[in-house]
Amino acid sequence: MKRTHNCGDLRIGNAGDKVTIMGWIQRRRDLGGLIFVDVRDRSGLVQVVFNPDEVTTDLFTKAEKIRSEYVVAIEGTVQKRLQSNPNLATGEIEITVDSLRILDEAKTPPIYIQDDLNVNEDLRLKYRYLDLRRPIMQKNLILRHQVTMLVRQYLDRQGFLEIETPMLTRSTPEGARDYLVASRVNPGKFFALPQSPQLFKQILMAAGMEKYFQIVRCFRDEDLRADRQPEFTQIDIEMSFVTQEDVLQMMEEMIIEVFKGVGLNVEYPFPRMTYADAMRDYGSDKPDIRFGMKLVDVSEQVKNVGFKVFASTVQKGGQVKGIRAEGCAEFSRKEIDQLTQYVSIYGAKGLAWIALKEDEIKSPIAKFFTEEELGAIIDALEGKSGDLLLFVADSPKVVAASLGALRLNLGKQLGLVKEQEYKFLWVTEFPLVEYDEEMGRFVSLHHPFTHPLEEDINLLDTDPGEVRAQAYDLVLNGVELGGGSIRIHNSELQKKVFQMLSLTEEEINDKFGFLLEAFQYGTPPHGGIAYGLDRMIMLMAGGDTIRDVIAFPKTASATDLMTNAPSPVASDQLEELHVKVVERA
RNA sequence: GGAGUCGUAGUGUAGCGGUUAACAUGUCGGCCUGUCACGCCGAAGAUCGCGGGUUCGAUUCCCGUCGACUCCGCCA
Repeated sequence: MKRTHNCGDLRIGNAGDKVTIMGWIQRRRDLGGLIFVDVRDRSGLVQVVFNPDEVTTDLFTKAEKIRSEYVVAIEGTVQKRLQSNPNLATGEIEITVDSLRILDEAKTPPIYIQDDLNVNEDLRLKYRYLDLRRPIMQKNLILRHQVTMLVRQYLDRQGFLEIETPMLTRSTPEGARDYLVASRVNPGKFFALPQSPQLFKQILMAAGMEKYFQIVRCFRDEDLRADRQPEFTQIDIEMSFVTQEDVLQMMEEMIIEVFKGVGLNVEYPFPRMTYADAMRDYGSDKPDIRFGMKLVDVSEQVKNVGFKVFASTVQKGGQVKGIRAEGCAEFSRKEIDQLTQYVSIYGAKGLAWIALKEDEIKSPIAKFFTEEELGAIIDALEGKSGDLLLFVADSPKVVAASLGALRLNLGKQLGLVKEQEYKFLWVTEFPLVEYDEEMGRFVSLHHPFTHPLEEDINLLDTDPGEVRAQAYDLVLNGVELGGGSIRIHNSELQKKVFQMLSLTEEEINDKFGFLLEAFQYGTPPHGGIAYGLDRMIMLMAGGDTIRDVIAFPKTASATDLMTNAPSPVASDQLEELHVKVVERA
């Protein structure tokens, strides 16, 4: 028996055709004297009918034994149905059976194979092979395949080479925690799984490959989120002899082509926003620009008011910002309490509010302001009757985090974000470094090879925190889709940046010596970008978690419920690796 | 590391200080020749996550623990 057709491809035009299909039993409808079964394969469903007037008794008896998820091969003839089913692509036809072969029987599955599945995710992960039989999951993985194909086609056309880099590599300082692999041959030494192929792709530029890409797994041993897995996939790209503008142009073209290629409508050219503007207006370096509700700084207006919380915050170098929730003046006390609760997660000590009701202004803080002062604040936020104004007074960091999050929360709650709308944004001019209180030194925002903006290079010695970088992120609907930079290719400048990061000569040589040495032999100016493929597919699929676009993802506690990884290993395995497990009290 | 939500037949839920632990669906059996989430009748199916405490009595209240999820920290 040889498969001739996919179930979901059969149409009325196939009527009369002799076909052989193979697939899983989706459902059996046994009417006693007549049996229907739906057969499913990757392409879809088709109805098969066992009619005793047309099939032998043996065959009919066999059909009675069929159960859900049995794997079958069916040879038969396509015929027009008596009544068609408009809900099914193949709904106009059915197959009458000449022969049935049960290729494999199946236990009753613990989860249903259907799209509108309401089941705990741990079961789905344990029985991932069943979960992946669901059409929606197959669709997600097909989409993923299509996207990687489109990316490869685009980059190939532009002259890029797909080059593999090592999975067993060396631990790098800063950045995320590494996954380590013990070396059997080299006692006491460890490989690290790559957090990204960053150094290798730059070396490939030094090596004259000019245009490199890779669709590559990366590993970071940090806590998980709905959009963060310990292993994830990057579309990693690097090119030589380019400026930031060259990179942005080409990458924008690629993204548009890929999104269009899978049938998604994209608005372009992508708008651009500096990091400073993004933080100022949205409290985020990855603003969701599908709606407004920008943060408004009222520090000027409140620096001398009688309301101590506001005035003293500003006087101590903090700031007061507000957002305008349109038409929310009638929020109940309970609703506002919930918002207060929400911003507290981000460190805000309180949430001040002014409700502009039709006939009155309601606010627990209004009494601390003169009418003029109150008017100035309301004007600053362009408050209108019916609005609710919400304020946080704190350090710029806390204000940005809490109000930025509150904005997103309200935007969602008020239905301001349209699903299936794709709004890209380039965020540019990131700071090169930021001061880390804990470490007592500056640390790279992107990575230590990021090139400063030319006009800011003179600030490297005097005011490192103010130096902007030739670094950029691509943001889609408030999600960081990718980021990159133009790299330093001059050893003098690189040394200077390392010094600014307070890295000692020894550390530099130990960690990056090979890169710096490579750069001494003639390195082209170069730069690139890396996209988070999982997030891209998640957004394309309209999902909430990258787990649904990864075939075998891990749980929030970084385990695999199907294989039960990680697991203990035999003591002789550890011994061979010169590793000893220490019980911690 | 921290905060929160959840955990009850295979699955999804309900429930309550004392119940025969309920409903739906699935499963199994019977009936059924045009169904398509087929229908009808019947049956089986529960260590109420685990451990401890309070109580005459705990699935229910409390504490701990384990697991799943969400978020903060973390993620150059």
